[in-house]
Amino acid sequence: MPKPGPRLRLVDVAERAGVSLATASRSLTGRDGVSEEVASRVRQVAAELGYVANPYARTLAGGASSSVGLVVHQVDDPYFSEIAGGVIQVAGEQGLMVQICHSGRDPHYELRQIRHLIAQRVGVIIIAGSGYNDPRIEAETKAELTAFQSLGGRVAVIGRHALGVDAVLPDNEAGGRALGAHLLDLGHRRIAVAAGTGGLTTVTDRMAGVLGALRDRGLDPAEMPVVHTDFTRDGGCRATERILRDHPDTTAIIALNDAMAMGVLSVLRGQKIPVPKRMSVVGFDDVSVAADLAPSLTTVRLPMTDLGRMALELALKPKSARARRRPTGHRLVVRDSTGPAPR
Amino acid sequence: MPKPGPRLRLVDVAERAGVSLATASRSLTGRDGVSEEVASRVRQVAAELGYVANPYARTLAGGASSSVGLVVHQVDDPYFSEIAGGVIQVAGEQGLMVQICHSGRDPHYELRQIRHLIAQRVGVIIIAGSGYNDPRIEAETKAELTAFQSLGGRVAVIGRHALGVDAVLPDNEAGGRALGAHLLDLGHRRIAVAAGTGGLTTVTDRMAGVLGALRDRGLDPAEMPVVHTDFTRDGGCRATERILRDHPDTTAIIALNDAMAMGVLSVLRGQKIPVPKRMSVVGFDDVSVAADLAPSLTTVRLPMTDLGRMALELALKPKSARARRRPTGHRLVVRDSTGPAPR
DNA sequence: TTGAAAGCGCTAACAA
DNA sequence: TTGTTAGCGCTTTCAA
Repeated sequence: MPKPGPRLRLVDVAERAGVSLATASRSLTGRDGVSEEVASRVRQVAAELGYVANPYARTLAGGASSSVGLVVHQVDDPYFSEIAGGVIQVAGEQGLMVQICHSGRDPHYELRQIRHLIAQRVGVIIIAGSGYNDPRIEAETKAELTAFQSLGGRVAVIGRHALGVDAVLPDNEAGGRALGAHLLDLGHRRIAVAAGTGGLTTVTDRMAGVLGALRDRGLDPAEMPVVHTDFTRDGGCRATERILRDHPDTTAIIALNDAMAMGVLSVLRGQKIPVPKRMSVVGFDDVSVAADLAPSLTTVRLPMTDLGRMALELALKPKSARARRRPTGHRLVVRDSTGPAPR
Repeated sequence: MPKPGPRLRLVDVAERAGVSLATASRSLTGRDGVSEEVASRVRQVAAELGYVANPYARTLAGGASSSVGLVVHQVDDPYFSEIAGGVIQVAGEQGLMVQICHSGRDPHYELRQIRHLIAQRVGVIIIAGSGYNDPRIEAETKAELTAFQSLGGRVAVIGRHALGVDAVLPDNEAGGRALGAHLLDLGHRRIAVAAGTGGLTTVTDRMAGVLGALRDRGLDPAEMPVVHTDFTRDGGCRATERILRDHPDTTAIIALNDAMAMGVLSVLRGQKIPVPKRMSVVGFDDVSVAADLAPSLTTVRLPMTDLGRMALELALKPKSARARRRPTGHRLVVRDSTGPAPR
């Protein structure tokens, strides 16, 4: 890897403005102890020269780290790319850089990435995406983040609750409940669930909502088939095949995210099973393509871009004594993939 | 923003290993001048202690910058998120961090982002996304990148040819030609184009291919309606409305990317115009949802993830005397959105 | 092959 | 309000 070249330094600016290094530094960092008159002259000179501080020197000297580490399961999954978009927007407004990395839905790999970000001395860490139902790994992650925070780092997470840090919490349970209620209202009684991997808390939470909806109507949740596969389009395909094979009389499939729902629709299309005439399908998230699928997908809308924005905004606020929680709303969006139960 | 906290330093490792700072540094950076015996002992100790070098200190001291700057138009556009996925994959394999930023399809803003990345002392810059048909801004960008390279920085671009740097070049023109030929083969003669903003070279190149296909058959390109709108889903909607209004006898619409094609399909669906029975539609890129649209989209497949991978791999190679060019193939993927011209 | 010491460009005590 | 100066943790001459 290349070396950085010689560039404009703060001394150059200071000299040109006829002040000391310290005064120049104070002027540009907006610290007080400088007369506004001098400060603005320095800023002026810096701007003219096109000076930009060397972040490495600045950080090393004990200044602020100006980068944000963002951990997503996979950036080319629309759910995460929309969140990333929100984070990058806010970062851009604040002049911060965003360092992005993948966790690949592997808790150990995720922990490694987090450690790497900390070693890289980012100032803020945002973790997007489901937590894991494994208390040991969550505890390890929590310990790492706590240590990071105690050294002055800031953390916010999206959709995880077990980490003891500021969190933006999409309403997974209520969303699941809304989905279940919607199908029950349409008269469906033989509903199957294409669920993601059992190890993900998002799956658990959404599932809890669905089960709650059944209980609300006095139905027995135990009778509902739940198929656990990957929390991806491909997982949706495989789950659907299993559902069609083992429970051929199913009239509605709940996919616990839109990616899975796309897999569900794809298999149904392949098997020429009409949606929603013979089978209703719902998803969760409302990624931007959900409206363009055929049939367009009934789903629960989560404001992903805002989730990303809120998370970074939360992390950038002065630290509070205890972890803040920002619940986010959800909205059932009824489209063409759901209809009355057949017969 | 927080300060970095006290952490393990190289001196600690050196002390623990019973060597000097210099030797420890040499051992860990793999530089020679150390006996293999000592070096491996130092590495061992570092590993035990979980030591990770402070990148700020390392870079400041004239070492290598280990981060990659990635500029995309918009990360929540599937085309770019897939490219980003590829870049992040390779970066992960090499232990590099990826700093991502948006250009928002604005050449001036893009240039600002590039300058910011350079100021941040990234070692590598990858620019994804169309160039601009404005020679002045391209020249400015080129100058900036050239200066960056002459200071040891590495650059690679995806889908831009005017920058004089290593480039991965998707076959836009041949892809456009394939699309045109496909529709002509199906008997379409009244074809309209939903093109992106005229200022983008990608639009120009794909358009050139389409026009070439017409000329190949001895048809007059001048007769084909071309509507320029934003290179997005929304632009596709607006273009379609204009096409339907001004050229109601059109039998096929070529959208110059899949995002626009999704807008096209959406408007046609809204107006109950059957696809492909009454109107054929094609896109370009083959983003992963293209196969899940209804009808599934005929398009030109570009290997986006590979584009991202190749770009970073190219940038990481030792610099060559002149700019390298890696053309990438394309493949027409015929799905359900195209059919014979009506009557 | 190893070590001592001089910076890299900046911030933050401390002094004036 | 301003300036002087001592580091931040590392790499890299230069000497040994």
